Amino acid sequence: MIAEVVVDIKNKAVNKVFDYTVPEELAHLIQPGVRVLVPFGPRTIMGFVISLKEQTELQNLRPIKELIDVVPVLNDELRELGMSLSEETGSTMIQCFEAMIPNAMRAKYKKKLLCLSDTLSPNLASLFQNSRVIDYEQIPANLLKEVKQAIEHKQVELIYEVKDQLGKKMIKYIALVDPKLDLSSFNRAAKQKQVLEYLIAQPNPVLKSQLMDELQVTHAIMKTLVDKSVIKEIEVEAYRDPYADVVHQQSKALKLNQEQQVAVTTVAHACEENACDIFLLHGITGSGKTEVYLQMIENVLVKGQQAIMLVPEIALTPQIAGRFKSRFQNKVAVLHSALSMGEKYDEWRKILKQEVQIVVGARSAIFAPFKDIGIIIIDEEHEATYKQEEAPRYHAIEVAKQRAITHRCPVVLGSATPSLESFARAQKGVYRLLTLSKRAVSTAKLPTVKLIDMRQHSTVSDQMILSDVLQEAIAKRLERQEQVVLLLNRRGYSNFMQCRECGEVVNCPNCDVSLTYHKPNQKLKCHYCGFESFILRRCPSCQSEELRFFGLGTQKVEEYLQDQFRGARIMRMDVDTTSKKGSHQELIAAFERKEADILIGTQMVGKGLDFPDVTLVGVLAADLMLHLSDFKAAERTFQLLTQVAGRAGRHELEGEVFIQTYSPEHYVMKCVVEQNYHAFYVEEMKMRRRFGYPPYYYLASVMMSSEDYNDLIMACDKVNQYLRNQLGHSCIIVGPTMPYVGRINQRFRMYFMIKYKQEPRLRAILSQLLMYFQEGSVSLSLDFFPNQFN
DNA sequence: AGCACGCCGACT
DNA sequence: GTCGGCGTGCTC
Repeated sequence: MIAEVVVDIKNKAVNKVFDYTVPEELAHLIQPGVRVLVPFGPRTIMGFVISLKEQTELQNLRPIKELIDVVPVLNDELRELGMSLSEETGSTMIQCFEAMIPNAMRAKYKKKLLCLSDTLSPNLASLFQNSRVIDYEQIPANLLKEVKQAIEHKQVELIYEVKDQLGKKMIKYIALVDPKLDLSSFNRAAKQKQVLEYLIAQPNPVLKSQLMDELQVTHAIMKTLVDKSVIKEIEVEAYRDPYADVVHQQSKALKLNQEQQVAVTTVAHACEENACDIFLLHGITGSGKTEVYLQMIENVLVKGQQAIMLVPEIALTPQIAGRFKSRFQNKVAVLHSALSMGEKYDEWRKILKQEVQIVVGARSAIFAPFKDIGIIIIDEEHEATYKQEEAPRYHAIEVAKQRAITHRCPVVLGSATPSLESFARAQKGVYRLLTLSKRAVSTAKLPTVKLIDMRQHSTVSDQMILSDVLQEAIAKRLERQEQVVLLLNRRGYSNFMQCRECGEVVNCPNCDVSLTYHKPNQKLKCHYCGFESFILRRCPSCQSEELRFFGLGTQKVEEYLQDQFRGARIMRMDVDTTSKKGSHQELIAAFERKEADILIGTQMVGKGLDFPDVTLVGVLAADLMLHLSDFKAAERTFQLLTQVAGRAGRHELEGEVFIQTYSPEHYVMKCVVEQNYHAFYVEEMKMRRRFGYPPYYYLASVMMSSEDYNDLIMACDKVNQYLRNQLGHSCIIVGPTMPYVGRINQRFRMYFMIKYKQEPRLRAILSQLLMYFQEGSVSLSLDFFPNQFN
């Protein structure tokens, strides 16, 4: 038997299927979809078996070394999906397969040196000391020559170790070897006797940790008893359950209003008919979309099918995941970035074994290995996090559509502010539109939104942080003991260092961006390459000591507010305060318990949170991302402002929203005030048509980078000619253009943007480019769903 | 990717 | 004459 294997090397040159013979002892165990260890050149690496066959034209096949899995980790559907994803995104097959499995299962490789002979030269002998194996990296450079000779003389051997990053978690139980144990020989060992007496009293195996805890015994005692073969350890595979100690009160289906009911029954019909329809659920903020999702899923579960529910990110996962757990209890697996690698792995295994019926998770949960999906729901479908910005550059919505076709089930895209592409498709009838126009809490009204023209209003101090209007409004809430949410648009708000004498800004040595000040560790950091440096005392260009911080971070705003509102309790939600695991959830819970009056934060505060006592939302500088040269800038601003405005007055108390802006006459601002998605849609569509952007054109981008600027420019020239020769005349080719950050990690960057309506040969033409740039200093990457050009 | 192989210049 | 630099090509 012969296995076709995709090897674990992320390189275009080996992006193909390799044949291996299956040794007899593995023949009955091997199946497509399992991971194996195979010899590859001089190394041993991991690979995925994608199919089995009897014949091959190749000679001299090498045998598979080892099986990693007994149960396939990729079923037939996912293997096929991975192959088509590879073609569609221009990524390697292995990258696509890796995107489908938890990080914990990615192989790690280690090179080691094994000692074969007892008569080594003194230099080498000193390396090994008393072990037979050492890490290859430990070998000092001056001995490498000698090692190489020793390898040739078979005195030592290079071995390539492959490891899973993480194993299954095992829990240890303790039991007596012989339940009718005679204790008389333990009279002189009081502690040991105590343990044995405890075990005799218990008919079943006892948790080791619990026993040790209760009897206050140490590992030494347990080990002696194990060594004496009086007791035995039983290891049981266990899940790391992040929600183990959280009790989820069982919740029942809420009564739906008429629009909600229509949405649920329409989708239920589609499920019934196995129609792979795509629904756009356009529901205003607070219209009870989550309850609608819950009931749609309930309908699918009744049929014995499974459901995938995507949510944008950690931001709303604690609250949303909580609601799903409450309704469906242990039928839910949760997959989001705040979980540890082990926890994600365990949640994923529950899905693989079909022990759960629902997965709630971020982007990658779209690959959940369910066998019978009844519905796929994508909440906040406009969010950019559904697009992966590294290879494979896939869009979760597109993957969802593909899976929906194989499973013959509907997809539901939900949002208060759908992406223009989605809404346009709904208008054309490609998607089926469902609308929720009323707030779920029937007495709740949409908040009133007011713009504050920062050019006319005086600010409280010269720092231009708070206008007097917003200042007053906050004071009023503090008096009434209601809560306030303040949004600080992060972009353009980072703290950078600038010289007051010569104007020089402290930049990253590897990238074309300024370094950002991080207060917690008193360092300057680059967001692109991770470079860190201590705070400079002198200007690197003119040596002046007049280096000062500029910009306005959340910390600075917090300090400022604290100063303005003495005694107010202020909470800050940003990367610094939420990076620790679980801290995000804690912050939200604390604010919900009213442990703070004001919550200030970046984008995260805009997403899906629901606090009954928030009656004021303030946006400190709304226009910062409005004027970025990005075709989605207006759309994103509208979405963010509408979403954050939706945080106010979701329940009995009426809400008010103040938006501080320098461009109140912009159509985005007007539409936010009126809370009129439709008006925004119409205006923005005009712009998209005029400038030739989606949904009128599809986009693809070709990003090129090189350490050598000249190579890059020459390559750009070639690519430019090639594209213009190959692509049809209806295509618009823009570029080469320098991206917003022209250099990252010592590499210069340039990109082309291709706007097209119909270009069947596009993928073939562009993958030709990929082949051409396989080698050489210039690297090239494709993106078929580009939405950022930084 | 990572390794061997081979070609060339520099130094014992 | 040998060592080590890096460009090239291959891995079932």
